[in-house]
Amino acid sequence: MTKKLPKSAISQKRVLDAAAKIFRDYGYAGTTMRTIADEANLKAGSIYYHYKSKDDLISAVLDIGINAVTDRVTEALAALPEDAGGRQRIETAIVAHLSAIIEVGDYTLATRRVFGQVPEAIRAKNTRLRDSYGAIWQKILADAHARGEFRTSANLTLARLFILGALNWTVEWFKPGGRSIEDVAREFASFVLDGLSGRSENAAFPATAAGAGPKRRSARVRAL
Amino acid sequence: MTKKLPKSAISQKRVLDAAAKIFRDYGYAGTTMRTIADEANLKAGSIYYHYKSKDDLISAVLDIGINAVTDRVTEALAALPEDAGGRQRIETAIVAHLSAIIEVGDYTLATRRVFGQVPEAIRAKNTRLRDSYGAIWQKILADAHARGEFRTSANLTLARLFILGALNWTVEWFKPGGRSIEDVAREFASFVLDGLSGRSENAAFPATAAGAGPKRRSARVRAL
DNA sequence: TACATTTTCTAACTAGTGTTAGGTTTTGAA
DNA sequence: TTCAAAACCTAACACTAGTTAGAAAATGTA
Repeated sequence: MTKKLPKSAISQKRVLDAAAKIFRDYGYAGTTMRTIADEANLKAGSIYYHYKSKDDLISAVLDIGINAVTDRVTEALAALPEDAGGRQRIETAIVAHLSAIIEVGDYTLATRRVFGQVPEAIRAKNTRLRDSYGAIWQKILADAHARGEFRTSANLTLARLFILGALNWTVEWFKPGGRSIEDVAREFASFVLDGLSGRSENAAFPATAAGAGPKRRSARVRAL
Repeated sequence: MTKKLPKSAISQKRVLDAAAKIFRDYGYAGTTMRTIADEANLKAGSIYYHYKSKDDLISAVLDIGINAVTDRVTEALAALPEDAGGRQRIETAIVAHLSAIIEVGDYTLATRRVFGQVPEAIRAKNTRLRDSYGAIWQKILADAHARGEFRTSANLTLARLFILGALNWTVEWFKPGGRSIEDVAREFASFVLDGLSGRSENAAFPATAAGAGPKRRSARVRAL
């Protein structure tokens, strides 16, 4: 206990939290240094003691958001047993991702609202972080696919975009107090893996698809 | 052809298109009447002949976006045979939804970027439209579920949020010229219905990459 | 042509923006 | 208590925002 933080760090965090909240509500240009200062119980000029510009502030907010998610997911995956299957890894990643973005919801939402409006240089820097995170997912999916856990025709890049898009949308409607985030996460995982019609309530291994590969495509095509 | 539009309508649309594009790039507060005017080859003051305020403009942009999607999906569903199954309805809705949001991409993206920053009254009005659209999806899902096409444990509200979240994210990464929107839509439908591990090998796109050529759109993807 | 209507422009006003320089208070170690 | 460093504040500067009133141009009809 009694972790001794330097005073400046506390103030910085106060400013940062305020900034995330205000950016989330008013967007990049709509956010005023004076409004942030107000939220942090400061005067506008004082912010410049901690951050040297508005761009500096938004940059910090953006990075915190994606880093929180990356760290959480990385840790959760690392805690998994060596021989964990793709299904388990995906479910774990989904739970971790959702927990993280809900927990730092102000930062996540601020990012969503502000990303397209921020100066190019700042966006570029942050995009590198986001791409690294994307790579983590790509690897999970690729590994599972390599093990034959997915149907062979699955497009992994699309799958990743689909999954992350759906997950990130969650901050828009999730309200604490109701259904727990773990519940939501597990239901999501179920969608991702088995779809709506998927019968496997529990089936860990759909050895059906990949292995035996029935070539009767044309018959199926009409069904759509 | 030669539909005779009143001149004012043409000008209005020019202003509207310009507004959508600028709002999309700079957000609500970041967008200047002068910038919009510039894009529409006008002077700032002239906009006020067509719209009585900036709020009036953004409100119009927001409504157009959601209405385009609602109309397109409604038509596509209506064109289906009476006895179409849930699977077909969902796929149809996905294709229509994706086509629409890509086509009016400026409006859709403007909405995404601006929605949280717009005055409460405007947001409320637009939210009503969005809820109506959500109800369409809820009905599709409920009907399919009632017919026993989904696994019994599926949570339909979550499913809807999941699906629409993933679909709406598409505008962020989809770039015309590569994989066709219909391809993407069908792959999405496949995810939604069968999941990643789902056995149904259909995936149904004629000739995987929209032609033999591995055009390999280097999907400039963003992670989050 | 003439002339009323529609459309656009000009020029300005008020209010609020990010940022800064320099002063004031608070803090904590000696 | 002393006093320098850290943290904060005040007041202002240069600039840009949405909006408006009135003049000017474009348009269409008689």
